[in-house]
Amino acid sequence: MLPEGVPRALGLSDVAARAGVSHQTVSRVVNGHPNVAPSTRERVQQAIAELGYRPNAAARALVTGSTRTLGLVTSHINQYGPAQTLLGLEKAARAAGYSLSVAVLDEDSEVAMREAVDRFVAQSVDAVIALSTYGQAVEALRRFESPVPLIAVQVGRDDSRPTVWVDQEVGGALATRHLLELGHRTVHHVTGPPDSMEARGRLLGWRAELLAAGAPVPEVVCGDWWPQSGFDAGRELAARLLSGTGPEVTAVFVANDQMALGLLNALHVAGLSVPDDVSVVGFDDVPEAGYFTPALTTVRQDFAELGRRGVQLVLARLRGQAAEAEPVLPRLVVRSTTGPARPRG
Amino acid sequence: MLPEGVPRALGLSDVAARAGVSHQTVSRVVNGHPNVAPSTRERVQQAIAELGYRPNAAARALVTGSTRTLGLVTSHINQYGPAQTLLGLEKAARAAGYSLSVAVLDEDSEVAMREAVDRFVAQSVDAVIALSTYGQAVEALRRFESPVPLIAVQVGRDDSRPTVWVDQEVGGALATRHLLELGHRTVHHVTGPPDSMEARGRLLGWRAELLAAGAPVPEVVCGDWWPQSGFDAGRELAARLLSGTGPEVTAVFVANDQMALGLLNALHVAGLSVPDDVSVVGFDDVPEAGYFTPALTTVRQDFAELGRRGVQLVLARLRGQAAEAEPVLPRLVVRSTTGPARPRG
DNA sequence: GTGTCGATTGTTAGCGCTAACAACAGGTTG
DNA sequence: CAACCTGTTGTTAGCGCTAACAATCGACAC
Repeated sequence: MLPEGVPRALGLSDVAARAGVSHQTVSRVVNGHPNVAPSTRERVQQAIAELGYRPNAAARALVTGSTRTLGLVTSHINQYGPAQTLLGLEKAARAAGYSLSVAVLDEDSEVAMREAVDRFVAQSVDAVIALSTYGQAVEALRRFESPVPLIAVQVGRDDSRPTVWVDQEVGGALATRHLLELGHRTVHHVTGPPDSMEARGRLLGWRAELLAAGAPVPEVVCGDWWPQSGFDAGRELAARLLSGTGPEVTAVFVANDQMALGLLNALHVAGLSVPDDVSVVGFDDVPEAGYFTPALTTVRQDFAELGRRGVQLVLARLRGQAAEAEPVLPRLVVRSTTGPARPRG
Repeated sequence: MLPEGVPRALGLSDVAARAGVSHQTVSRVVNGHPNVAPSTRERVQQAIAELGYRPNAAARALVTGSTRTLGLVTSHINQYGPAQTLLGLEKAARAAGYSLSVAVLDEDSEVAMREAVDRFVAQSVDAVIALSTYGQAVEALRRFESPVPLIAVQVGRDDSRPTVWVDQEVGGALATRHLLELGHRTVHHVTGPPDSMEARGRLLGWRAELLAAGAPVPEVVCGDWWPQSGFDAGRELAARLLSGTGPEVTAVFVANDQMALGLLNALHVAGLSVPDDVSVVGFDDVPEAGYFTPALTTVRQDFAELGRRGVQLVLARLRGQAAEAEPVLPRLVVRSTTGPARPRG
């Protein structure tokens, strides 16, 4: 599209010469300043169009100190939740005229987190958004002194730093209450990895709800988000059920959908029927969830909304406003893996 | 960590003053130029460390014309393949000292693609990597005249533009041959969406292999990557099998793992056993694939490698080398959904 | 001792842009 | 008619950095 051969970038002054004005007037037009005579403005705009002028972001950044770029620090971007949140963030950022630079943590350590933030600072991003929910990286955030605004997405509430988060406890409670209301005496729980903030939140919500209902709190089975661990958990719970150890296993709340998939398979292999013998609730509502057999009842997290709110919070922060972030609330999606409690024949 | 209150950025001259040299000498140290006396270098480095100096990327970009940033245009980043490739790209870019800016296409149209590239050009990225495999966006790439190097990842071979791609045809052939070698008379195929380049490649490989083996080429069933379409395809194929229409259905090559999941469920519901009645091969090798019941035989794509090669190609291009890209070869991963053909009782 | 070379350092001039101020119209107002 | 606006434009300076060139110094050869 551009003239071949000499694709040299042209500047304000080229446009100025063409339009017969000073470079500053062109700058004013480009930035939409008032106090430019309509006729002049038009002439300049035409020159811009004819020349195909594009302002140089680096020069602008140098003088304004703002790159209109947001840095996103993340890990596990290959998982559904973070990927979906990235989508929401990028879209919202773009809508606000910002672009998104991404750094992926090699490991969830404080050092890695610090390096990533440092790199962004050197890049002069306007703000850094941290999307990570694991172990030390989260801890690091709390202590971080950053020369640019640093906001966290998707960790638990944190009073030391602006935060956007999905209320995992509400989600855990939602799943648990749903099962209790169906008449189950108690609800078993397959957790996520212990260093995940989300896993902890869901666990807390589950336990609180059981306690509130006066239901026994069974021992949890630990998973790691992956289907295999869900499968293992399913075998474990099936064994408990068939042997009659501990509270009766008629309802299971699994901390994410992938593990629920594994668990479903394990129950099937064990000859147990869902939801007739055991009811199952997952978490996330991944796109596949509705197509599991049976279709999975789960708790939906609105990741896109999370991304949107994250950008909102950043922008407010950049404008100097002290925006308070409401948590995003998860929502129960009832499908076919949950049903009324039935005494086992 | 930085001094509170006045987090003003400090520059080359601050360091220069502290070390008792000129700003240029500091610049030389920072950029690792030779011809700096060891003692001076050390003094400067100490000053840098003490002051916590960080070079200003914008100023550097202004004068060098390079931002050391790569732009990634993509869509469907919430799917496993693209997300995984993003991971590989980011890591390789970072290792080479580049950072990655991401733009997500709202739709796979030429206009959207052009806008995204334009935004990157305005941002003065050093190069743009297009990671998209759908319809018009791909077509757009072929015709694109861009003022910065533009390379494509994960579309088919394209002689008009540097390209990194997984050889989908080889993958399709691999899956098909595996099934034929197990003694199946022919192999049925569930495709991806018709506007996907990958889907087309897999289809081509499948057909070529059947023709080469002199096997009948059954009518394909169209899917759209999602599990539901795999489920529908499974029902369709089960019906064909049970009614005896067309070539015998004993082996199915499904164009991705998610659809294979749906198909597996449908076959199960229809009372068919995998692999005894029907063998199934997927594509991608998503992390869950090994935990399906039965564990899915599939074709693995090395997305991380794809990302790495993408960056390699870009860097070669930026150095003015005309690097030729070998395709990344997919690999068959045999698990439990495939077995020898057995005449149905 | 003088010339020459190389290694080291400093000086200068921008990169393309915006902010601050200066300049100058034309229309007020007293 | 001078003083004073207000709207429009141009001029100047400088953001922080690197590249090109200039300057300095000691070493070495003749």
